[in-house]
Amino acid sequence: MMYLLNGKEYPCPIELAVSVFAGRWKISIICQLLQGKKRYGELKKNITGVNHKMLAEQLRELEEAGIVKREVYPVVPPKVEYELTELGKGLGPVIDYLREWGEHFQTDATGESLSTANGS
Amino acid sequence: MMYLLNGKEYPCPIELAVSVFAGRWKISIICQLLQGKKRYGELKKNITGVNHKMLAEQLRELEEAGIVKREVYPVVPPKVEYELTELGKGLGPVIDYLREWGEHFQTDATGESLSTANGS
DNA sequence: CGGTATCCTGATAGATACTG
DNA sequence: CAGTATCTATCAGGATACCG
Repeated sequence: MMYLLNGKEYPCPIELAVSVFAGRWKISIICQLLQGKKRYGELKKNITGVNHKMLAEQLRELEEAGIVKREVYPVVPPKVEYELTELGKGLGPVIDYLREWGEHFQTDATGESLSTANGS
Repeated sequence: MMYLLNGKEYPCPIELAVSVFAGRWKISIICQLLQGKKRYGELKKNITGVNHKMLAEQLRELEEAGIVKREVYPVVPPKVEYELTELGKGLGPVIDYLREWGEHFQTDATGESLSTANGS
């Protein structure tokens, strides 16, 4: 039994799952889209630090993985909206669990109150 | 508020959590150790494809992250055992969730019954 | 506005060999 | 048996520019 994602085979479902959001900006994107449908520009604005190429690339990969649905409106100027598929929404609880576990490493040593950027 | 792991700062607990097991062999290692304490050689034998340097390196990173505890027996030849810390064991449910989600991508298209290698 | 192509760089993975 | 060091290949991330 194998697990198939984007033409790549994984012997283990866990490794596949991790590969889905191991990309540099994918978590941020998924967190954004868990809040609902968003335009490309909104994502770009909300995810601090991401550049144009990266955002487009990671979105395409998420789309190919069946996590994200892309909707193109044939207007000028172009308008493109992204939202999670049902499969993608299934990541909600996974993300919650990861957040919960990650919070063990919390520190307020820095006086800075940066909050959790990028909608996470 | 920031999240600190191995001297690196993360604005988001989820990204930190992912970084913990994003390494090439870390999932396999954690899955192995969820089964209980293991010697280095056992890990090497059970995790197919990993090489010596990689295994040692990833183990050290997991150790530094406080996920894995390393126990050295001062004997000749050397004997070293690895086990999960309490923090590491807390990854159990996370891993379960990831597995459950990853199984959506299951396929038996290949006649091969490779099973889920590496103890996952 | 949004997508794609090119190029560059640093990080990561792997092979190999030497050490106690 | 287990750890470390060195070298090399590969890839992901990022800056930039051009296209529809």
